[in-house]
Amino acid sequence: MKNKITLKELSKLLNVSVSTVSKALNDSPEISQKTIERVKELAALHNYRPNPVAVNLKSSRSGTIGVIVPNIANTFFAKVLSGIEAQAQEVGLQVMTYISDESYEREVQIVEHLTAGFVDGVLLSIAEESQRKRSFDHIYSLIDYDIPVVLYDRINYDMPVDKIGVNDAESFKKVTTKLIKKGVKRIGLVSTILHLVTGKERIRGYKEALLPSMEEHIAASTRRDYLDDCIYQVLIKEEVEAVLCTDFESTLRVYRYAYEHNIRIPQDLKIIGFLNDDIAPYMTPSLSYIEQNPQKIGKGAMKLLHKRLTGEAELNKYREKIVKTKLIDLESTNFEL
Amino acid sequence: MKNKITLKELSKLLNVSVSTVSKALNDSPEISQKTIERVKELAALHNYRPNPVAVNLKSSRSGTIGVIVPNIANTFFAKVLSGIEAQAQEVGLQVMTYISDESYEREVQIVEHLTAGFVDGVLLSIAEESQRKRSFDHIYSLIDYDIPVVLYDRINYDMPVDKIGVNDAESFKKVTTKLIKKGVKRIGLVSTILHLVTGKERIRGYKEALLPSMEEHIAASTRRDYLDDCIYQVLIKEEVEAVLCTDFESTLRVYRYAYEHNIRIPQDLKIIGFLNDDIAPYMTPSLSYIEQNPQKIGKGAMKLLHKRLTGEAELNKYREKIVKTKLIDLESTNFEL
DNA sequence: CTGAAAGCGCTTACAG
DNA sequence: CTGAAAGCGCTTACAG
Repeated sequence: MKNKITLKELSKLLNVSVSTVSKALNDSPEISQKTIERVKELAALHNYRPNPVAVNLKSSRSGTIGVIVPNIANTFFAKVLSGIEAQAQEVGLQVMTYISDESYEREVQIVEHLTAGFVDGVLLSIAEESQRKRSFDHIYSLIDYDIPVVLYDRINYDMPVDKIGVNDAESFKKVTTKLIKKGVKRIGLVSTILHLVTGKERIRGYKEALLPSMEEHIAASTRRDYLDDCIYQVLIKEEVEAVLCTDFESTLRVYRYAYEHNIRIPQDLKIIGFLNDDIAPYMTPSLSYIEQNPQKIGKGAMKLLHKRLTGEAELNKYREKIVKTKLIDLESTNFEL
Repeated sequence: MKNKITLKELSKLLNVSVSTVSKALNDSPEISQKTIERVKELAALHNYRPNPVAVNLKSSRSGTIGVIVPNIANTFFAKVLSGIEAQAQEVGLQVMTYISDESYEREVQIVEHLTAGFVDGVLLSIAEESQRKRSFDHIYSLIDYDIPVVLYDRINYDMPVDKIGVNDAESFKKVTTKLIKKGVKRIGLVSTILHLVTGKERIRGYKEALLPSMEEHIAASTRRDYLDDCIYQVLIKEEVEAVLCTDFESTLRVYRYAYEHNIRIPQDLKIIGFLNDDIAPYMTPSLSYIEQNPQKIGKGAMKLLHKRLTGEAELNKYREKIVKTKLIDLESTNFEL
């Protein structure tokens, strides 16, 4: 039952004024070396640490940033968060976590709350529903309140804020091209995130890579039951030889489908997904995937925000950082064979 | 570029004192209805919200709780966090997230930091390394500082704090018994978390359920390469007919092993795992699993802490809540056939 | 080199 | 019913 000691109490014990103690602890040149030592010694003895709330009130900063995560059960976002936390830790900032659960309404609530002054800056990945509705007014309200915002992963390109994402289009373009070079003629794509920027971009990359002679084979839906029909159409009717999956769910659906219909991977069907290294290598067969480096995205986002907060970043000029992906070739394609 | 309006500014505009404004906004009975209305109207007009930092300083509370997560990339913990966040939201508390990455040193750092007064209470799941070392002094230091602690999932039973977990032992005991009743003779267990309380408890449950005539078949290791040898021993040499997996990794390892060695699931080998509903049903074949309800654990943990903070909880008497698990029977056992 | 005073934005006992 | 004053725990310009 230690009682936290305050500056005032320290000053009494030392028979000096509160101001002297405060300055001494902050190594002010105004204070004699002797006093500084005396003060610091006693402070250490009592394990004094300034009350962060009081410090914040003076500085009119909260020392805290808010992170809005659309869906924390998605390992990608969990890892981004861990990158953010690690980097925040490095620069001495606290992280408050808010989960929008992909809901527009919840996202609005959170933003509304944040504008009351809980945080100095916000890291945001836009909820699915907000993207579908194209409702972004609440995000602009953060900007109105002069709260720096960094968008991560799900980026709205028009907003006057810093952004960090992945080269979605390019990575799907590359991998499609690779399949074509390997002689694959009918390449399909499956997606459950067609309304997200990231999904759209990935689809765009795929389309751009297809040769004029090739047809698009796209199975895309957010509805589970309907998606299976689409998959049937693409895998069975249109007989694709390879399929790109834009996300976790579509990958698992395709695997299931192949399993249930005795489609052999990779002999009958090659699969490439956007997944994380903690699942893809363990699937049966192991999945070839595009690695996104979520930790790096998190760290990068935090770095961008920190530069804003410290004033290092140029005003009215916003950075757009891209974290490069990498194709990991495993059993579901087996290119190297 | 809105400037946040303060009480003082409001009071000037209204030609009343700061105290009157404050009281009016808080519906003090000291203030006349007329004034209250006048004040509230202007406050609403200017979208006034009290500076949370200032309020905290007065109340000497931070309105914030700290959550320490051992590994956020583990969906279980991610979902626990989402339950915590949802419940905190409900009672108007902020959540600061810290990730220990299973490291003792990091956990000590975090706790040290938290004792400076950033939070009113702490939700903690103990890092793997701390458990292995049995080093818990840092946790007791939170208690010394009068910061209420609630342990979740990974529980140290001796500590004088509230706890919430899962009926680990019982659930493995039950499922083992069920296998025995179905006529399975040789039942094995695979684990990569034998040094965690949760792992130990699950193993205990398994052992307790085995009949005197039955042998234990345990493959347990944290080392990947070595684990495969153990799995070989149990699956091939000792020819178990069913295997319980205590965690995500061991489940995936066993699936991989079966896949690589043409062991058919469930015909040759039945598998039951501790996993989440976002993966187990999509595996090929789908995995029978013990559902832990992580959201509920998170909410429960937050509720316990909230009761401490509000003083509803009895002093020196600590609750130990258990969230019940449920066996979900899918293709990897196919009991119902 | 040290200290008294003001102030960050609130709340609340007390006086009128 | 309203307001002046003190105070939460700090920091910092200013005086001495």
